[in-house]
Amino acid sequence: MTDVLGATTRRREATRQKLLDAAAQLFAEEGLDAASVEAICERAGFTRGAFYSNFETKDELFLELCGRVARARVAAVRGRVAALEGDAQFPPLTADPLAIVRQILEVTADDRLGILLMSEIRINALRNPQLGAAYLAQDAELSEGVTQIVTDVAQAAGLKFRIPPAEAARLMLTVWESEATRGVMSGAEDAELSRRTSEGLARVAQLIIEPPLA
Amino acid sequence: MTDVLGATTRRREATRQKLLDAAAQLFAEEGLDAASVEAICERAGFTRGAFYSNFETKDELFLELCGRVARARVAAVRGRVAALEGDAQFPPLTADPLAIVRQILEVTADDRLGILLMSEIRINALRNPQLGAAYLAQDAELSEGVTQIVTDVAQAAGLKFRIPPAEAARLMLTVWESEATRGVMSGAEDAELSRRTSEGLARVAQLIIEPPLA
DNA sequence: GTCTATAAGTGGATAGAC
DNA sequence: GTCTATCCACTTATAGAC
Repeated sequence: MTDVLGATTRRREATRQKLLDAAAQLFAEEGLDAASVEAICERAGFTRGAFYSNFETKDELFLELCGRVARARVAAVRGRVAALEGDAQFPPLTADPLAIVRQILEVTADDRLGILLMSEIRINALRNPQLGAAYLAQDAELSEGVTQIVTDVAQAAGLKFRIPPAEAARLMLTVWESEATRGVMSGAEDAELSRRTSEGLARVAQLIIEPPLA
Repeated sequence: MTDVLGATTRRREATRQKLLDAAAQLFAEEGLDAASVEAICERAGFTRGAFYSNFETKDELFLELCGRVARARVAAVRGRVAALEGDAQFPPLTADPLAIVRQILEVTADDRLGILLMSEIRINALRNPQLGAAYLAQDAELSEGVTQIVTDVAQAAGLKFRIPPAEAARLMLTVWESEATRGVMSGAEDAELSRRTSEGLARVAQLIIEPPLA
């Protein structure tokens, strides 16, 4: 007990975080199975001893990582919702009212590695019921957040939708992921990736929004 | 040269097919890495010797499998298109004009294992440029086929779309995959899986089709 | 808390008998 | 064509030194 104030605990948490970050990169690049504990430790700047001092197994680390990623995404969306409802005045609602939805979806994983990590998590969630349930839960929460935003924007801008807001949100999430995936596959740089998802979402928005009786 | 007529060649092809089938199952269940050559051989009823007599490596088998799956999907869609354009008379175009699109999308991978295999192929395509290019090519061909069908149906039923047929087809493919994935994740049986994708596509159809001036 | 060393097991792949 | 036997690289995980 040389440490009364939890300094070692802070160090420990920093080590955990570095290991998690390194693991996230490697899981994205090579997949859960192909990424060895050795490689994770090497990238994080530790040896295996440190790893097994912090995590029981590689699977436990992966579970922890999934949780953190999910919480981060949900928190990002929640933050946007709160900011939106705090402001009486919205950002400019011009020709592209759903621009704000785009920004939200871009918050979390709008780069090559982020997409890959999400895909890796997803396929593991398909095989592992425990992970699957967690995945669906965070997906539902995300969807709910986006629904909230979509509803707010619609009301503020005086837009009418051709489908319920929840379906609209779901559709936007789906299209975003689809475009992002095909973008990564075609070797698009992060900038072009962003452009492609944007255009995809704009098309959906156009389809969803009831045209004004011009 | 005891074989002049290619009987051994046929046997060989049968062996290859069994190995490919067993591998497809295991890749779907456990993923490319986790599925050992040993396990593949065991399920196919051979030993490793037979495997390495037919394939250079596990990766080569996977590539071959990807090709076969892609060709099968494209062929299924092409077959539908041909059948559709051969008939002057369409199947009943009642309340649900895009039911036929549903049937097409269900042709190829409408069960748990099929979805999993597709997902496994997809994530590998995200990491391997060669696979990625092949994946995008088959995806484009598939999309083109569905576009063709959508166009045919629209013309025959006198429907107007709110977006170009190609975008409509893309959207249906995307929504189908999304629903199927979440269905598998929530542990849905094959029957319910089919129901969920159906409903998803019906919603998209409703959104896409220009409502008649009632 | 982190290191080294190592145990115990599994993987892909090859050689040669049948 | 398929089998058995085997090699070797590499993996996870543990034990114990520092």
